[in-house]
Amino acid sequence: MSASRDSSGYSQLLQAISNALPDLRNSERKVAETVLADPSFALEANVAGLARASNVSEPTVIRFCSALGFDGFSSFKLRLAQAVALGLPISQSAIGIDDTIDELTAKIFDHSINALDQARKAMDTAAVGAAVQAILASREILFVGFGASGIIAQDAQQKFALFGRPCAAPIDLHQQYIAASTSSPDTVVVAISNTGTTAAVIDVARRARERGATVIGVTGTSAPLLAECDISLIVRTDEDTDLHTPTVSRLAGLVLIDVLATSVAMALGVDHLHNLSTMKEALAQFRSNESETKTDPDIDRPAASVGRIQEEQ
Amino acid sequence: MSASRDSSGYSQLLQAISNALPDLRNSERKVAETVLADPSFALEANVAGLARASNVSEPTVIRFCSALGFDGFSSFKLRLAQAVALGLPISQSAIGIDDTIDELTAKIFDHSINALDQARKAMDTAAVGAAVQAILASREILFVGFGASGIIAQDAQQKFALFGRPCAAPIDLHQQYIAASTSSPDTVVVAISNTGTTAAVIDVARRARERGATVIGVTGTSAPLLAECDISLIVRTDEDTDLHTPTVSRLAGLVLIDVLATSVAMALGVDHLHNLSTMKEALAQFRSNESETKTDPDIDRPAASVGRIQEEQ
DNA sequence: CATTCCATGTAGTGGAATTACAGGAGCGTG
DNA sequence: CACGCTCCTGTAATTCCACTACATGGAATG
Repeated sequence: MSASRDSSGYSQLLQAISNALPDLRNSERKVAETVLADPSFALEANVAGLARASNVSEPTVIRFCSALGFDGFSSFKLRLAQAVALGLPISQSAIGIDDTIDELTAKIFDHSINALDQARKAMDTAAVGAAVQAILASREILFVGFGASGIIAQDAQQKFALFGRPCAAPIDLHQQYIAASTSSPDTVVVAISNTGTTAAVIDVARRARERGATVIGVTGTSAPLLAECDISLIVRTDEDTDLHTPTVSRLAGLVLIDVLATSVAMALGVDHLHNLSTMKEALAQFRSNESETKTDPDIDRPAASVGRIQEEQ
Repeated sequence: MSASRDSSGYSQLLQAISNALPDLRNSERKVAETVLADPSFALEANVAGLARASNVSEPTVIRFCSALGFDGFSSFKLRLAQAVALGLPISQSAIGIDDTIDELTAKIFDHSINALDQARKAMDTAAVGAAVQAILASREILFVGFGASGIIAQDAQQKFALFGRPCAAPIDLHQQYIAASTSSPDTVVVAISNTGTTAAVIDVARRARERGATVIGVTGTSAPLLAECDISLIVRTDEDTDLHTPTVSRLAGLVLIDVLATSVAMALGVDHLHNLSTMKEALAQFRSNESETKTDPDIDRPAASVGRIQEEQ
């Protein structure tokens, strides 16, 4: 298996090395193990150093790189650098009971970054474009979902409400179904379910479609829900392998919402901007002007204090 | 100014080059501009190639690297590779009206990844540890916040509810205040506000503290809210520079919640695990078993279909 | 037991990064 | 306005490092 399939996220390199272990020659495997044991050491090292650390000769290091599908040591190192920048995915560095807070923090951030890296590589931008068009053509938007996907729905509702068209994300199952039942061909329904198998969401999608609404499905994988949808947005992330793996699909889903919202904002253009900033300025009144506000929140970040518009909408 | 301050996120490299522009010599600046114009070209190139592309001599390229604080060309290229892996932050590649969906998607994902990269570098793990201890010692947890921060509160509530202790995240302002007013020394209140200036959140924090509760403040910068808190968690991300910049602080906040939840789960240990998996299995009943479920959602991902526990809680 | 093939190390080579040095442009000063 | 100094910037030489050709040793197989 070649490790240089660039479509599969920079972070997959270490995983690819692990997978390739059985196919490698004995001494090449020593190199692989040295790299896996301490990727950042391998980054600093040159061929000679990595050879010494692995107790093999220099050509073996080169052969190791070739075996993985790289042109040479340098190109291997570049890819390794990218993998290290993103951090190790959970699959590569499992979370353990005895991890310190530092380790745990690093691992979870790394894993989250990796998930977004994967999602961005796998995103179907044509479908995103279709979704944007559908939203632009709509008169009202309904977001539905439960659990973690419900959080995404709430977030989406907050963002799209700024565009000034009716926009709902009921939490209650019945309300979701009612909203779907009163939808029209002018409605866009965004049905969110990471599994794509949540029965209630499928029901809502089907109901809305019967009413002529355009249904956009957001799932983590190709799933039954998408059969009930006009547009399929698949947000592919690592599987959540065990109970304690943080739920990264949710993050990728939120970024997708950002993409949609930003695209719509761009399409709406400049005149819409004015309304938006007026509204955001109005929100500023909810901020504190108390006496203990002596410590300017931005005192340590001079660049930010000019014309900054906060996001706490 | 040295660009090799490793504490400041891999992605800061291009920003650092931009900042260094005025301090560079004329011909070095040409190199800098070539790199900024097309970072991925610079990645593939060697000294000669980069020199030719910049219309300067090879030593000038080396001097450029030295001027930025690197040992040489190779170490510069490694850092550049890492910056490219993370993608360009918005500050480096602004979103424009004429961006295609592809470009927009790439930019927003890149920007989000960058934000998490920054946040992970800036995270105060000692404070995280203190927060985990406080939560473990508590009998009930209250999450408060509005807008985007309210989304984080909802998400946190979903996660911490799994630990089997009373756990609330009222949306309603009055309910938040009431909950704070009925809190006790056994309560942990997590007050979330990206600006750290939201008056209502500050009020709630103060009220809870008067009642003896332990208050954990989550903000995006050092802010007035933290004065009312026992433990300060600052989730530092890029400022959201303009209206159409996606709100990344929210993502980093969610990852912080993941860190807290995972840490608590680890501390609770194995016996807690059993309850958790029982509960998750019970949730499976909400999934569809319909006839059109012919297309197995996991059909294209064999590894995932074994004993997978879904996250749609 | 012999032979062949494959893995791995040794030694050498080519190329790339780096350094030493010299020419030249710009600027300040007499 | 001219002279000289300083600081760039390119040329040429050097050193280091990745990579290749080849040889040796061991394992597997007949």
